[in-house]
Amino acid sequence: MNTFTNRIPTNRIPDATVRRFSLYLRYLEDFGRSGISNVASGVLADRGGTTAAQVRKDLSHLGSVGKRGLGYSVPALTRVLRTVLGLDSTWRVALLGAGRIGTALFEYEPFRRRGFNIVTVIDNDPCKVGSRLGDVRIRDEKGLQCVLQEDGIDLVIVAVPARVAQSLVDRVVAAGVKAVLNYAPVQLRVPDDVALRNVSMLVELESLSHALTRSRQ
Amino acid sequence: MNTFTNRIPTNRIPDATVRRFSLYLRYLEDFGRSGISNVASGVLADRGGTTAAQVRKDLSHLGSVGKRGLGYSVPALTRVLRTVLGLDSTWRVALLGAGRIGTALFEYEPFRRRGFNIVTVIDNDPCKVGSRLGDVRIRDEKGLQCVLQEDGIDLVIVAVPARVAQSLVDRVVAAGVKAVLNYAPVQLRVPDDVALRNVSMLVELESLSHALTRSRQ
DNA sequence: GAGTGTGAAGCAGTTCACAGCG
DNA sequence: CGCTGTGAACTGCTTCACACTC
Repeated sequence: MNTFTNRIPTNRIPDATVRRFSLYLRYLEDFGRSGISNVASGVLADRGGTTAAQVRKDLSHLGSVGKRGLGYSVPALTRVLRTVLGLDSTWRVALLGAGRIGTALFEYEPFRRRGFNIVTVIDNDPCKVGSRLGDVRIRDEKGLQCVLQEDGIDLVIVAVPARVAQSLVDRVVAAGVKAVLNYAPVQLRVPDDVALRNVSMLVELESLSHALTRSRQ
Repeated sequence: MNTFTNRIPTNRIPDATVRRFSLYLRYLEDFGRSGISNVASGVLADRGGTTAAQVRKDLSHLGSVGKRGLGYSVPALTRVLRTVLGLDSTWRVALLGAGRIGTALFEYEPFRRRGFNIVTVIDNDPCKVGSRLGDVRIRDEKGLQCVLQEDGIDLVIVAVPARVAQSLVDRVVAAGVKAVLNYAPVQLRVPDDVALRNVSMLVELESLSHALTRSRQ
């Protein structure tokens, strides 16, 4: 009988906490590889640039998953975090846009290692259609909705120019896809029941540039 | 207790606000190109997926920059945001790591267009050293500190494997660089006076996967 | 009238501090 | 004794509501 069979709570977990879960999982996998079997909140905190109290509060969302006086079991916590993050199964991912960013994302190994399999690639450049990215044939955007449904796509990564992104994502939503990761430099709009993350490479860089400017004067 | 300090207005701008400034600036530039000369908070809010009150509160950090009954002057606000974000001058950027991510970042046009010029590229793969990325010669990591100083680097982008990232960034800090954008999958540690943003491509994807899992049950 | 600027209220995430358990 | 789990205090961002101004 597993000690960590506690309910995985139905309560909503704060977004900031979920993001830290990703980091904790990464560290736990490292610890696991090093043969470390227990880890205290302070150790995870040091590694993740946060505080021990923060780690404990975060993990308390998972129920009582640690042992007082001992810390957290590395394999058990790894398992719980993988489950909560939805990494127990694999996800079928479509990549829209096989340009520079799209290609780099396609080739990014950690995605695949985590179970995000890019099984569909769409690009409307006639020179690219028909050629291959890895072992996936690039298709054009005709019949996008049918393709997404036939391929059983769970999640779409948008890496197309800004001006075409919204109309494309509307069709993605119409096809019933419930998760979109957007790298195009626009804030996409989707219905409430679709999860969306807008990633902007410029925002981070510009916030650094702001910080540099502040400290200069 | 010093009463004088209480009266100094804290001109620190919240991080969340600075990040939205980047987005507002992008929209303002679009509006400018469309020949729109005034824009109300509600219009910016619609475009950015936020609320009118949020936009006004954000912009109030810049002083009184709008006109009641009219909105904000597109060219004037564009100018102010560019200044606050430190985009009036150009920045000299070094890229550490010329792998897939590094190359994609190097070739990402918007960086250059915003004044982030990658003038130095470092990679320790002997096959790459000496070859070119665009018009920049790839150098090895020997004498990194001197190179960063000679090239007058303001900001470093880290795109190397996780295991070498921290030791490399320690040398970057020692060279006096005050801003680091990290794409390596570790949380880097730097002194308080160095601005750091850790960007993790997996965190976004995993938070989507969490959302998918939530909504499934 | 239309739309900004801003105190005040509300809310969410973080930190504290300590009781409780192994 | 060490370290978790957690209410309570705190901090800081967001939303509200309305006085104010063009």
